[in-house]
Amino acid sequence: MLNQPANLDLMYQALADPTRRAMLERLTRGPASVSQLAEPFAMSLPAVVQHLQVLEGSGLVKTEKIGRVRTCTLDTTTMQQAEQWINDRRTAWGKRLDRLADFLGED
Amino acid sequence: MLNQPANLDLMYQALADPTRRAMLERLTRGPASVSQLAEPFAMSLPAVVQHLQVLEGSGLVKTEKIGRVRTCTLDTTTMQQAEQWINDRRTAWGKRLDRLADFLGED
DNA sequence: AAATAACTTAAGCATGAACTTTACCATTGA
DNA sequence: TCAATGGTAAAGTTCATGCTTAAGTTATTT
Repeated sequence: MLNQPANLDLMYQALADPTRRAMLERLTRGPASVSQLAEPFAMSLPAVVQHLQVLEGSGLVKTEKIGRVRTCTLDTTTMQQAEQWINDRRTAWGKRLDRLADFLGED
Repeated sequence: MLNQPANLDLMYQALADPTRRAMLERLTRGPASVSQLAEPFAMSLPAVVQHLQVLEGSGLVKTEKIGRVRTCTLDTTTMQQAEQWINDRRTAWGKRLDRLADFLGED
């Protein structure tokens, strides 16, 4: 039920790279193999796989290897945790501003 | 109206460090000076200021120096952008799963 | 005016991140 | 069976990150 702070590190770290965000974006349109994921990028396959490992390590992506092909899919429950953390802080600060506004008697 | 991808890099990068998230958390309880922000951490002041610069560079925090004291506050509009990006991807994938469920005739 | 408080600047260092190339397995299809 | 496909492993390079210490620079206070 609690946030695992270590996981938040990994999640936001994973989201900080534009290549990885593009890979996530691709996966919102459905599962993909490693080569399919790699195709849009001007980068070696091992580099793409390293990004993929970061995404998997953060829990944002799940993969499964069948035969010689590894298939990648989004894990939205982890995304939701990252989103939730921001939302909690943002709204906590929002409420504080509301209380301040009340105190100042604005409307 | 569009996402600035460069800013997302900086935002998520800023959120990836536990010290910086703790600083944000502190700021949800109201503005703070640099020394006040630094107080909970077993770290030199310059180190804290460097974290602060990352937060400011990402737009998550605004600061203003008055006299010799610099006061820091949250900027929630930027937080909302980070949150929005995740939400968009997560729900896009969610809808895809829904369509798949429809196709499979589940209920 | 001198001391202190609140930062700021600069430099250096150790670690990690984002690639690369090369070589190496496993499947699978001809 | 043997070549091609899809991915994995290892090692090296370069640049960024997260600190440190030491030495300023401005406000305030006394």
